[in-house]
Amino acid sequence: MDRPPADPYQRDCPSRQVLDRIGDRWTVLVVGALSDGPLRFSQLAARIDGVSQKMLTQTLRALERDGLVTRTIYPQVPPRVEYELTEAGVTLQEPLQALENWAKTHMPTILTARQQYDAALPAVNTP
Amino acid sequence: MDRPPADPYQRDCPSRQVLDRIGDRWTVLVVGALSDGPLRFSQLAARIDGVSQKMLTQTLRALERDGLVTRTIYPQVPPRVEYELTEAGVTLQEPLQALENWAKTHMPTILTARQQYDAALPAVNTP
DNA sequence: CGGTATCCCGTCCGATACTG
DNA sequence: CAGTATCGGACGGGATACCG
Repeated sequence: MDRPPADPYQRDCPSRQVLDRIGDRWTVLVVGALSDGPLRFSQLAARIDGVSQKMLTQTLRALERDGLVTRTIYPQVPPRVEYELTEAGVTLQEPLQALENWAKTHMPTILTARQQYDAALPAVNTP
Repeated sequence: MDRPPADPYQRDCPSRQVLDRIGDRWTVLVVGALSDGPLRFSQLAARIDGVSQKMLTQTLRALERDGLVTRTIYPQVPPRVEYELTEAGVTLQEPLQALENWAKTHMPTILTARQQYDAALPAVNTP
């Protein structure tokens, strides 16, 4: 194989860019929300609590650009736009699901660890 | 079970915080770098290309706070500090590995999709 | 060696207003 | 309904300097 090794530990490795995409807050949630089937823009917005219209649009555009989501416009009045995971998007959904499950499973442990860590700190800001 | 459902789609769900931690650029890489065994601070810095001292410290502190990494100081001159994944940290390493593999596998496809998407755009900034 | 403290700039992102 | 455009505050994160 003559392709350069995909080593994310190197600054300029393209897989860094991929990880950066995953890195943003909303990508994981959007992909998760679409895992049950296509949804309209407004349905996504309703399902994902706290996302702004701007961020939802931005995230969806990025996913579309990466070929992970398709955007279908139904020429009606009022317009209807549906988003759906592509084949590649579905494959992403699997590792993300694993991550989400890990988060759900270990969340209590982590929260406890945080409290202990914070409790052991010198009491700053307590005059 | 009387614990509230861990639904990341709700704004105030604690698992959002967990996903946010994963979300930062360096956590994934640090955990990956530690998967082969404990490393010193300088070794981590050398291994992860592009990370600043500040960010490495910050990431390690966050991981330590969450109980995913232990920090061991060997009282010597000059000092030596080693970081190692905890049991919980090792369990995280697994889903992250899956994500990293996904990134490596689908990176070429994504890069191609991006080029096509960008090429299809109206030529902005070309007066 | 392994940090902490400070400065400072870029970007993220929410709020708001407007359009097809 | 599903966006785009613009503004502005918050914050991430790099560079630098200094400490135990």
